[in-house]
Amino acid sequence: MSDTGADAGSEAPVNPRKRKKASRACDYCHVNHQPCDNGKPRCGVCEKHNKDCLYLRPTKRRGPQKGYRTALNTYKESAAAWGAVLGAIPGLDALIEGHLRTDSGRALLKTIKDASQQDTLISRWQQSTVFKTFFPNSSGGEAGSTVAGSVAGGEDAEEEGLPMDIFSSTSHVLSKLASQQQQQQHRFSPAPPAFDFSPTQNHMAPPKQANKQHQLAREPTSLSDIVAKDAARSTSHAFQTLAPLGFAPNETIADFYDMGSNPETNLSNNDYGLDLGTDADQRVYYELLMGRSFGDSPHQP
DNA sequence: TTAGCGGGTTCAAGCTGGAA
DNA sequence: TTCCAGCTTGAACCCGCTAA
Repeated sequence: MSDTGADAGSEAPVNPRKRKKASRACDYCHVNHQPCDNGKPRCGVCEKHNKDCLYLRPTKRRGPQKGYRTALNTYKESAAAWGAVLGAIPGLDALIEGHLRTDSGRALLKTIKDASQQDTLISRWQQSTVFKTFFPNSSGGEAGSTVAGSVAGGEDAEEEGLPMDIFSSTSHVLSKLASQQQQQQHRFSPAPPAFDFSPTQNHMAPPKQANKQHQLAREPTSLSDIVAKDAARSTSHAFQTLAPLGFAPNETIADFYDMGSNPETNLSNNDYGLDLGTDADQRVYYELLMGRSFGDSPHQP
């Protein structure tokens, strides 16, 4: 308890909230939002409440997902490409803006904010002639990485294989598209079937952001949403989440029963002489810890 | 009075690109 | 190749409210 800052008292830190955190709180402290001092054999909180002080909760790696930077570059360059094109083709801005005021345009605006449809739209953008003109060296998914900074900076364009006059080649493509669109103004629509996404197998609610301040700060880019969605997809096997019980958003019953493979788990078991080696035992432990049942599961004792 | 919990703030961990 | 700074996410935990 001495390093949490709560009882530091005489030290009078400049920022009273600045304290040394436990790198990993025990399960009881985690569930109850209490500061854990990692004391042995029991932390202060567990000692006070006469609880077993264990570390069976699975952890998730921190930091950005792999490929984040690549995706960020792609995003930046795509945005730069839009700026370049709008500046290079007079009237295009007004043309697009006019379309966005139509019913189908408003539908499009809703579509681009729909996380479930963004992947497809991004893919469509990366498959487009415009995109391939801008990023000729790209293979699609990692499009921007091969031309990092070239659109915004302009100096490396030739070295990277971009045509020197990227605006002229692109404007020819876009002009063609624009005239086609003008001709089809009334017919043009996102054509709901074009966004006909089959229901996903992901039954989980969107991950709850632990830090809404961060989320708000990132919203304009929505890039991290894209990356986070990839991560969420990887856990689509989950049918039940422990989030309401204080576990991480993507933690599932399946993860819960996998805790036995966590080295720290085994260490803790040894440390405290508890035998939680079986799924049933772990289940009972957590139900006792949190004072509630997890409901149906294939591991029901 | 105390436990439980939601929301917000703060810090630690990890990825990446660039410099040395 | 190594180190470091910048950036992001995950997690710890503070604060305040509510219910028992």
